[in-house]
Amino acid sequence: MEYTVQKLGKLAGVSTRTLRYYDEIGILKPARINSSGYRIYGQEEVNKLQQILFYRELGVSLENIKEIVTAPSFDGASALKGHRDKLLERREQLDLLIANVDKTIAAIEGRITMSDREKFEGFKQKMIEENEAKYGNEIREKYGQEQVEKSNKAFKNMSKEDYDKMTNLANEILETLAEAIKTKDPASELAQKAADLHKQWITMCWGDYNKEAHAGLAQMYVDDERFTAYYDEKQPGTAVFLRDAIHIYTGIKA
Amino acid sequence: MEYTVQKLGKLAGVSTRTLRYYDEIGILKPARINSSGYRIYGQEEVNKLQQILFYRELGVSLENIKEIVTAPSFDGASALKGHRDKLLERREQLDLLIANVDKTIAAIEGRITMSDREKFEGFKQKMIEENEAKYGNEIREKYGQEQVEKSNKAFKNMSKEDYDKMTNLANEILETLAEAIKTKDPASELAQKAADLHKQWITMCWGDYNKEAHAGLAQMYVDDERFTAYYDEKQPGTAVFLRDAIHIYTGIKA
DNA sequence: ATTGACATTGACGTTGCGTAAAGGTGTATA
DNA sequence: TATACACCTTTACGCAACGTCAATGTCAAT
Repeated sequence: MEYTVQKLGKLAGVSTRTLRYYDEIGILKPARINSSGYRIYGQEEVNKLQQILFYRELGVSLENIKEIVTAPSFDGASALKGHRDKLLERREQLDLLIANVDKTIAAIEGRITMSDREKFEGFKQKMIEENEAKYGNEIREKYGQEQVEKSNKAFKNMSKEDYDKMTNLANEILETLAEAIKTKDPASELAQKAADLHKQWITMCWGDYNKEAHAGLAQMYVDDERFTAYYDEKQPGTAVFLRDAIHIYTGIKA
Repeated sequence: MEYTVQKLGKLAGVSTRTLRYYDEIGILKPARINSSGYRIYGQEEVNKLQQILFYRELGVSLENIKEIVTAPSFDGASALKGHRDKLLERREQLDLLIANVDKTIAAIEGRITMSDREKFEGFKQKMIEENEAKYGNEIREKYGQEQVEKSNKAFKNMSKEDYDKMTNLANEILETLAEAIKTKDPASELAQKAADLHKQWITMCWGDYNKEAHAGLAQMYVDDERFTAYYDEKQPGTAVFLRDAIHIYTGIKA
């Protein structure tokens, strides 16, 4: 089957302007130009457009789409499997947002209370995802770590100094903890220093600070195995130790 | 809790530029300006920003968001319930897209075949939804039918004539069918005329035509109760009659 | 031969911000 | 007390991904 701009446009649900634009920027060239200068698209172009729309749907910029689909190594089939994963991720994120709406409604009706931070839960996840779309896998492989760090910095809306400070802080926490745990006393000076460093870290992450959230997060480090794994990597029991230290530091048991 | 631009930005996952822009266009004004000219946001603004981000997430333009959230009749609680519904719709649409990817993968692996039209299934639904976001309920109530027609026209990327023609065609099909069914013969001249009109209608909808799809759609009119209801509204049995006529017209039984 | 829906190439407009530039503010530290 | 340094401000230009004319050519049907 052969298509003119309008036919392909109707088929795919895009405007003729879009198709001409895609031709202009070299992301989807027609199979041939007929004697009157009309753009004629064929089977291959239909499939390519489908791929392009998948990437677009995922928030990838046309510039990056171009790099991806015109690359000689481009493999349509494996790209589709990537799309699948991303779409599933997106559905999870959607569920998070829906849960957020439900919570907000419940909060308005007075059934529960909701912190300001909770009010924006689903949105931030979305940003991470969009960032991934921008500087995701394909790009990561090409330009390496630098781009990714830049994007992380951009995402967090931080200055370079802030970003470095946070990275250092995270390391310092781990080091201090490694020393502190030898005392076996979560009330010890070193343990309390670790808790204080952790407070600073949280403040940078969230932009604000309150003891309840801090104590709650500390408990989560124990309850959620992903966090437990992070802190316990070098020395099992570190997550529990940190939680105890923070509970003493804040004077709150979650 | 009071917030400066950066604190609120971090909390909500938006840039300071975005907050200043929202102030500039009058969609989110700070609670007050302090003695040094700093923007200070309070509790009310936090909640309003959350609402704004919900609408933005759903693809509503900032101009429309402004109309919505600044309207004196704006009811945050019921708006949230609206968000919930839209998000659920969006999840269904996502599932459609995911199904589409799965189908495409299966098609590449040769397990099934896939028509060009099927390749873009999920995307078009998305466009309808985006259009709803643009010219949706709130606007519909304000500007009435005109805007909605305009948007429908825009969505379908049709000329005004095309749009009118389609509407007329749809009516003509129903009228012809109403007459034809009296003959009780799906092979009758009138019934075949109805099938031919229906072919024209399909061609306008899809931009192309093939008999298999036509016959398949006819069968769907019988299988899917939403379509059956549409055709059977005036006279039960019309959907079945149309299907039979089309199967004769195309020479195919789905 | 004319109509009317198709196509073409410019070229300027729009949305929702990003990104300097140039400067004032507030507080911790040397 | 000075000096850093992260915070805030306004002004202003830049950008992606098209939308939207305008001016013109093409093609099939009446």
